[in-house]
Amino acid sequence: MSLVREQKNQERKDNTRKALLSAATKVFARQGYHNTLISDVVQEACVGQGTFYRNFTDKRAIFAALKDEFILSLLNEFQPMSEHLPESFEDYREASVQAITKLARKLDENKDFVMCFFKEAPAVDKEFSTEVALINDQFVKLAKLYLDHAIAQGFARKCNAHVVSEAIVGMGQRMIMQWLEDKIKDVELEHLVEEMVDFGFLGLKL
Amino acid sequence: MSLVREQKNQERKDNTRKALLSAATKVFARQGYHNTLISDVVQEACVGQGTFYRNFTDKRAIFAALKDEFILSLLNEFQPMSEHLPESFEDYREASVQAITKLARKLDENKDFVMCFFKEAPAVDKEFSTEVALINDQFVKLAKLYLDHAIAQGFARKCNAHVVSEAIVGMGQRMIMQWLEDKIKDVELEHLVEEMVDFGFLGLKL
Amino acid sequence: MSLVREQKNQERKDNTRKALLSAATKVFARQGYHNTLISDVVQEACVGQGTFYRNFTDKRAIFAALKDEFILSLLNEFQPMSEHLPESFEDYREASVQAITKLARKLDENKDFVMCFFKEAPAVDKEFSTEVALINDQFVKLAKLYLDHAIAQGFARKCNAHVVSEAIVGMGQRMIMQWLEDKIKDVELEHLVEEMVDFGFLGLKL
Amino acid sequence: MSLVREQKNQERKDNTRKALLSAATKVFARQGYHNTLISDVVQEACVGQGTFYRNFTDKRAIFAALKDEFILSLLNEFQPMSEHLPESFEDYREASVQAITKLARKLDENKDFVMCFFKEAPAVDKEFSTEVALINDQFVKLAKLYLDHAIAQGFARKCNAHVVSEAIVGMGQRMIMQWLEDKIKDVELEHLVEEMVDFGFLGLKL
DNA sequence: GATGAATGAGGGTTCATTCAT
DNA sequence: GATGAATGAACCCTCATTCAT
Repeated sequence: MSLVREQKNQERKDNTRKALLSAATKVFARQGYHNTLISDVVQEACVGQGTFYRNFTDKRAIFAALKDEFILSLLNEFQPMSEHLPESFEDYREASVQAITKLARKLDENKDFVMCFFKEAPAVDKEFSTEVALINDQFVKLAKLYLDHAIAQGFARKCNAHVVSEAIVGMGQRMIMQWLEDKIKDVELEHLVEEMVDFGFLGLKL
Repeated sequence: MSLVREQKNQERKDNTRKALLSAATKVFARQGYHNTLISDVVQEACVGQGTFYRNFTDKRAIFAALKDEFILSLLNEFQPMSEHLPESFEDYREASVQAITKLARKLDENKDFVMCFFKEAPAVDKEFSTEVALINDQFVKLAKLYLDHAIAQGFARKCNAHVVSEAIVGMGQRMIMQWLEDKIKDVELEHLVEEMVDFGFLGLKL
Repeated sequence: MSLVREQKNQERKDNTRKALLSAATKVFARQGYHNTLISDVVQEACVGQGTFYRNFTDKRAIFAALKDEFILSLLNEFQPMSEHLPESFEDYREASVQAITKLARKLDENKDFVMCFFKEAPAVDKEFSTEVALINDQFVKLAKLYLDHAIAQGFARKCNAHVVSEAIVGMGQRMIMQWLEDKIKDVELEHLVEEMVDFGFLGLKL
Repeated sequence: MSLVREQKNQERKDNTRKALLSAATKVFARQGYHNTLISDVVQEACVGQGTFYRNFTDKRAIFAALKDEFILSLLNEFQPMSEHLPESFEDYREASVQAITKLARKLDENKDFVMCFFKEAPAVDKEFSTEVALINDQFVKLAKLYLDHAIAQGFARKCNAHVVSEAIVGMGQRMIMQWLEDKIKDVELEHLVEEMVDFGFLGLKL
């Protein structure tokens, strides 16, 4: 077969796959993973039922594909952060604000999928559940890297860095989720993050 | 029918119901809500398939019953806390440690169900999802009550109490979950909670 | 549960199973194995679709059950034959006529299933194919037992007993099948078998 | 279009058709008719899915084409036999050995298809089933022609020629099948056929 | 009230067939 | 003419729910 032909075919196939992925995102967000039928997805994608099975083995597979795509883009963005460590308390605070704000904005881009994913993924099966935990662990690791450095450099209070990192991630996670769900109104993201970071850096002490 | 007879019948029925609830807890914990069949539950409870439907309308209903039972016992324990507010920074810190430790221990009693519940409930349906949010909001409210009081009394730093309360609950939630899942090893619960509370009260500042 | 109750239940279940087996026989005979849907069988049996799956895992399983039943009854009848060996040429001839006639009559009882079975079984899968071969081999074995004995006793021509036994079974098989299919008209079974046995004993020689 | 062009096209089409037929033979032999998908055939033939439908209407059609080809070549070879009838008992015996050996060798050439065909064809549908019967009937007819002649000429025992011809074909059929399946080891085809023919001519009588 | 066999609607999946390229 | 992606009818199978005992 001609190369051009082959290329066109591949393109058509890719488009179909993309249509399915995008449709699935929409439907999962609307109805939740467990309440979504394959027929809902293909209807949304305007393709035949069989077309779904040419591209994915089952519902779990398309959810996994969306997850992989999401995780990849997330790690791409936050992996590099570990390269530049802050050099002072102010730096540290600023970097924290930046990172959390960036993360929130990033998640906001895929808001629908993100919210669906964190709600549904733990309930899909053990494997998925684990994977969600791993993502969080990545962020705990990153937080701990910064914190260890800050303690070593002497501009952060000595503490159990692991425990505190877990706490930081828990704080951030709930904050962002509440914000994504519009539960925290009347507050700009920037301000919200600053409040939170201030709490983390200063505590409740006078 | 004689009263004695009627009483015996009622008793038998209650026992069946309890057997089903306890079986459901076990099976939900083992397999997750969505991956559990009615037939799994009745098998575990050693009763007939039809017996399930004499006691609950469907799977959702038995999960809801478990949830109600759980929430009730939780609120019973933590509702009264709002009656005694701390009078000093030290009091506040101590009360926080006590409350979080107590909560962790309480949740640990029903560990299996608790972990299953927080994983699965958000994925069951909108209503359940909301109810999980409400529980958390109860704790946010409680945290805010204390915090508002502390700020008003002048022994806590002025801050956006709502935002900080959310952060506190996020911290606590992740901490306890990690502990329940045995992800945090080598640290006694008391110590763990103290580390976390210290972080909350002192921040990272030197 | 009471024993009586348990017994009644079992009886009901057995009846359902029997209804399915009998329906399957009818439908397989009418439409052939490969052209039969589960829905055809349950319709013929007047039971729900799900009932089929409570009793058999799939179409192959019910065909296998019919086969097992059939083979069992067949072997029960012909196994004992190996105990009384003929003592003379006449005995041998007479026993052969008896055995083949009996076999034909036996197969005629389940005519529909038998014809379907020998047509379809080899095409179901390797395992079934093998099993059909094994049945034939049983008869080859029996024929050889008689023949070996007759040669040893000196009232049959010396020959390659294995090859000849195969030939005998081939002969008998086609004969009976043609008769079951009413392809051989105007000839009584007894006469038919005698003609065939004469051929086997006397050959074509003058 | 030029004639040359047209010819080339026709040639290409023929090659494709041949490739499909040969692929189908292979796949049918390997997996059986019912267990073969169109996609298996086109994959084996290394052509596109649509190409199959330009050459055959469906799976049955390609199986029928193979069958027609096979039957044609078979009849071509055995039709002429009816022209030279044996003139003596010895001739008759010799001709029988020759014919059966030749048939076995012929079938051995297409061993895979032959075995598949006789196993699967009866299970395809009524029409196919009938056609298999017809082939056998051809051989019965041929056998009867010879036998009638031999009886008329007085060098064969008087018998029911139809019944005996059926018996002969049954014998031969099983024999050849067993041989093709390598179930009869340690015996040369020639010897095997001679044993069988001896049995047919001499019987078991001393 | 308890039972568990029976039910059948509903969803998953396959694969022969079509058709735009 | 050849291609292979797309199609959807058709069938399999599960499992929540019913109901006769």
